[in-house]
Amino acid sequence: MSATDDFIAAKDDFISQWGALGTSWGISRTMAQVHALLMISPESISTDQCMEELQISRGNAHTNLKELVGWGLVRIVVKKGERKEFFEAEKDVWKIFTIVLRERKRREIDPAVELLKGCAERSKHVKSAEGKAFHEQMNELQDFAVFASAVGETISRLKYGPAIKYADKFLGMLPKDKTIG
Amino acid sequence: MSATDDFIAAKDDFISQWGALGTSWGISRTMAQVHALLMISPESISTDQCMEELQISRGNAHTNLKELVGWGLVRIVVKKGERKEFFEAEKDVWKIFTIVLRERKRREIDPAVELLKGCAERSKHVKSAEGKAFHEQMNELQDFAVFASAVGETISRLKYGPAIKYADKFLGMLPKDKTIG
DNA sequence: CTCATGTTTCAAAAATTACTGAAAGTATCC
DNA sequence: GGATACTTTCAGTAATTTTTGAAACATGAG
Repeated sequence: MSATDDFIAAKDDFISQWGALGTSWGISRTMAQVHALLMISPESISTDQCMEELQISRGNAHTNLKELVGWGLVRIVVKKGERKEFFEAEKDVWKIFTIVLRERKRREIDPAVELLKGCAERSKHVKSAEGKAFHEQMNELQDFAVFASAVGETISRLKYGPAIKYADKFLGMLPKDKTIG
Repeated sequence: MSATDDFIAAKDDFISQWGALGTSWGISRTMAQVHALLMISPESISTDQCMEELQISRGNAHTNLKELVGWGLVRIVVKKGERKEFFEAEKDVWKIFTIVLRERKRREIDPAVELLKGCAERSKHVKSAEGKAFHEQMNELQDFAVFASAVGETISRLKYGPAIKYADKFLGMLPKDKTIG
């Protein structure tokens, strides 16, 4: 088997397995596959190419491409002389990470903070032992969620360089000698 | 409306909305609700109490309680004189966080590292420009995933105190004057 | 051993989520 | 304007995930 065959197999594997992983990240299989396809495409691709490569319908391709644009993980590119839209993915790994981090914070942490705040507030004046325990637990969860949200926010604003420096300095770790971002 | 009414409403709200949030965290609504219920229960509860409070079937209650035990978020308690099992949740917020962090790393990052490693390996000897770009991208993603995995691992081993100290020192933030964990 | 109490499993049903394909909508060109 | 090229929406369908309820399985007491 040639190196090229291996490469083609690896490419297909990457797309299909990245899709499978997507489901454990809370996004749909197809959205993750579209993202995978775009991340490894040297050229920007059209909706039709996306449909073709992944064997999916136009509606599906369209929805997922636009959702990725909504996340900020994919940009629309207009080519001169062409009427259709082309799409290209953000390829910088640190940027991808910060985008995903910010989005997950927004979807997963911020609503929890709101909920906890409300629950803490409404149990503030309760006298029973059970009530006090509830209020206390809501406060602890809220404090943590607020803290996590702030940490996420700060990290997501960091450039790759400073981030890696912090990680190295305080956790004593660095990915070999490589530049990641 | 009395403080007690507010408290009851807040409790119900917490359980139902924590459940809804659960779906955006990649766990089922019911598992999150069971977790919510246990987190705010001063006493350990039985499968039957769980079924009763959440109005769910025995199979469902059982499966989710055991899954939470599997995560390490819930412990089985045996009461003397009682034949049935009771369940109680870990209430320490930092411990909950480290458990969830470790589990998510295991499910969401580690499999990605494996995939990326394989794809990088199989595209190592490819000569084409497209192939080199693919190989390069796999390497960058892999380096980042390995790095993230290591950071997650390190944080999950930290006690609350040191963690908060790091966060404070390097990101300049602390949740007011509170102890969280 | 047998009954009573509790736990576990699992096939079928229900609920949720994702996908298709075609029709409607927009924009550009001639 | 009309024709063409492309984008967007969405009702219906398909796939997946979750839940039920009942049967099978355990365990301890008498």
